[in-house]
Amino acid sequence: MLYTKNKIALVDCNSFYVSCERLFNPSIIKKPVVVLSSNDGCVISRSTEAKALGIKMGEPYFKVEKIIKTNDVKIFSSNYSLYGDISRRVMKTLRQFSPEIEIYSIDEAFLNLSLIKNENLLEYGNKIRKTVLKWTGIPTSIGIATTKTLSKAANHIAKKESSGVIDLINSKQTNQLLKQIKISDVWGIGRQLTNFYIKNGINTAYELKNISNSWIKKNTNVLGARTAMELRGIPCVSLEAFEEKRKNCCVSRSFGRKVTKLEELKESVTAHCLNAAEKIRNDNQTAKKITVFIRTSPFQKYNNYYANVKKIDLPIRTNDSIELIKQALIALKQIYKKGYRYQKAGIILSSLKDMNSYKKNLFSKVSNEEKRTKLMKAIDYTNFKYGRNALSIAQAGFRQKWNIKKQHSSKIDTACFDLLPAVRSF
DNA sequence: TCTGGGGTCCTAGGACCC
DNA sequence: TCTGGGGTCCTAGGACCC
Repeated sequence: MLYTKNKIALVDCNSFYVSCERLFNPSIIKKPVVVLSSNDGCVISRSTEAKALGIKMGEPYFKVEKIIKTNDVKIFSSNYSLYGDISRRVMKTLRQFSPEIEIYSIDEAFLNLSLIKNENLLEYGNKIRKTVLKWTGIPTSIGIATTKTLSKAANHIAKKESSGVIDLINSKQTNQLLKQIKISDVWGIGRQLTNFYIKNGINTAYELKNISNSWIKKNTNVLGARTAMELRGIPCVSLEAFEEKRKNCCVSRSFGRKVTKLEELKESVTAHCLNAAEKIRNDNQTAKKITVFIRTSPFQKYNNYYANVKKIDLPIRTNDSIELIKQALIALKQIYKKGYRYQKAGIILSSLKDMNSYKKNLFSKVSNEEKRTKLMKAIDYTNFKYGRNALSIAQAGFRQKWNIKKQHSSKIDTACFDLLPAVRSF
């Protein structure tokens, strides 16, 4: 058969954050490199060389510190504005290759390749890789198949074998490849399902593919059944080319050191509210609910663990920073308990809706509503122009002693002219 | 000593209605 | 004493994703 209806490519950037750092720092090419999460807590991106040293994804830094030091592994604190910027360039490049693309995460996208002839798919995949590398400097891997789950699986193999592109549509070895994929590596199968499947003797993607659907439905849920169907080549998860607005907005951070005082928790919750409110204003949304949560470290077994959340239904739908902060601080006061060493605080704005569907509340308690809206616009504009937090409010704290650790930043900011690396001619 | 952050979807169970 | 049955909507918590 020459023509297949459903052809999906998953393009995934290789070691994305590491690759971004390498763009501006050629000296770390072909060297072991890792990027650390916020607070320099965990390893969240590894170069091939770092993987080969046995450094695992998500592992806390202090556990791999020894390997890192003895092998001279280069480390970077994460720089999300840089990664976001490079990501946009990659996605823009990918758009040239398909009328329909779903940006699935910061470093991957599904492309609809249904218009490409079967016999040309592999070549097309290679062309995509070459172009992205040439235009953005980012290496990618591509999996092509008839369903999203299969394209994920193909991508997994492509990455492992560093062959670049795996096309399952023309392959006669699909089953052979699925046998190589551990059940835990199948898209949609996490820790719980992995345990369950292994207990029942299902260890690979191939074995899951061949289990009866009724058994899966009975013992898991619709999602479990969907995954198995997709492995059989029956599309159950469609390509979502239209980007929906977010339904919740969460901002949270671990502290750079443990925090005990209510005053400091207030500062961080205030700062998180400012960030979250700016985000939803940017999307033209308003919130109807706000949740505040605080917790001590779940890893310190000998200290009392305490975690609590408080959700408040706002009197009126809003995206006004000051109103949101007011409510958040009320919630915080209710859950704060003295005598604990807090590790993290955060807020969630939920029941988000578009501004357009916003109706004025007759009993609105926010006075000077229009003035406030103008104030928020002025703050957003100033922060956009002069850098984040150019304007803040006093409650967010000026010193922010609790703020995060970031000791290994590359300090590259593609959005800030002064921080761009200089090219000199001699 | 030191363990990220931001999302989505599904499901069971409660509240409520007639 | 004995107290239905069926429907909707909402929410908290779990599982999963990157």
